[in-house]
Amino acid sequence: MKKEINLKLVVQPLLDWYDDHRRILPWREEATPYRVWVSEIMLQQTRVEAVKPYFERFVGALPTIEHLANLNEDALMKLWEGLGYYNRVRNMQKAARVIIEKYNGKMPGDYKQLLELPGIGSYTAGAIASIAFQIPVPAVDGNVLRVISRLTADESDIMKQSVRKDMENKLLQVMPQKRAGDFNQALMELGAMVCIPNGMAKCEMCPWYHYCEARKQGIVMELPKKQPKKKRKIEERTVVILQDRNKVMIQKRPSKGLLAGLYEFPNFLGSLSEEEVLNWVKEKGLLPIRIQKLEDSKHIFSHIEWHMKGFVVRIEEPQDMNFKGYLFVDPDQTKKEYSIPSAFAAYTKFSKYLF
DNA sequence: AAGTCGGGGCC
DNA sequence: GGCCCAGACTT
Repeated sequence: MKKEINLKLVVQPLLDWYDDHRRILPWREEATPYRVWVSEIMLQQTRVEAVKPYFERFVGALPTIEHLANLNEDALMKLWEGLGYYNRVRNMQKAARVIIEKYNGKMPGDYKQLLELPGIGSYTAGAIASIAFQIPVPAVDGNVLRVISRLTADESDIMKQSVRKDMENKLLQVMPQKRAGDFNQALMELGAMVCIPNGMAKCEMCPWYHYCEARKQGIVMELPKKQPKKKRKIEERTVVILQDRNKVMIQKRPSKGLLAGLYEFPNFLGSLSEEEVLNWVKEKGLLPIRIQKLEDSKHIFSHIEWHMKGFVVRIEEPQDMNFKGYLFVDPDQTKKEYSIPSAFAAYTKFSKYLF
């Protein structure tokens, strides 16, 4: 049963707890607008521990917004390789170019202007505004939704945008004017470390132990409520590692859709036979020497599953390397220059040394 | 409001 | 095997 709680009462206990328990994070100790921005984009649907190494490498390679705006696509995707949700970094570069053009290269310190930039929604705009510019606006992410719905024993479906709006409005009323960024980070820190997303909530460690309505009602683990999601669709695919003496064939994926703009080994929808693969190779005007079956593998995306079978095909050195849309590359070069998604990890290792 | 978009860690 | 993660964008 939902209960109206005076949120003003819980602000200071949370800030005090945060002062004692906050983690040292690279973007937290040096909270420049650019670093906060990069971290917030990386942290979308991604855990802190996964982000850390990417963050250091990214801001090291691209220390300013201008560096980001000017980087070529392949190098940009290479910096993001393995982090997922690749449109995040494409949008970030679009935004960087807008910032150069429109804001003279400086991140705008205004919630509404931030919100207009590509890839920055209500959460990220609030996070940047409050953390980097000390503007008292909320930043409601999954942690905040969970923590507050438990605090108030609110059984509303947190996936509904009206619920999120409501929470933003209520938090706006109680934002501490001098510590907005800390307050937002404290809410998230509580969600990440105490009122955790999977697993038992550590209520005995919680600064809101005596306030939490869900704990009083014994329904902590029932919250937050969420509509059950539908199951993923399964796709059979056949992956071909096509190699000559020292090079392997890759291709660039389309600029839109799944894994947009990344590189991949040739692959086909459905389960192809050895003959079908060899026919495809010959149609390309290439001469196969050997073919060998590789292990099956599976990769799970958010809304789809690839069930893959693989072949490695050794061919004669091609006379003409100009195949439309295909590249023959040294596997080591691939490692340095071409971003290949984790979905192909099971087969990447066979791009070298097999025969 | 529902679907698209990654990858990985934890239970 | 299913959960969710410092969500945003498109349809």
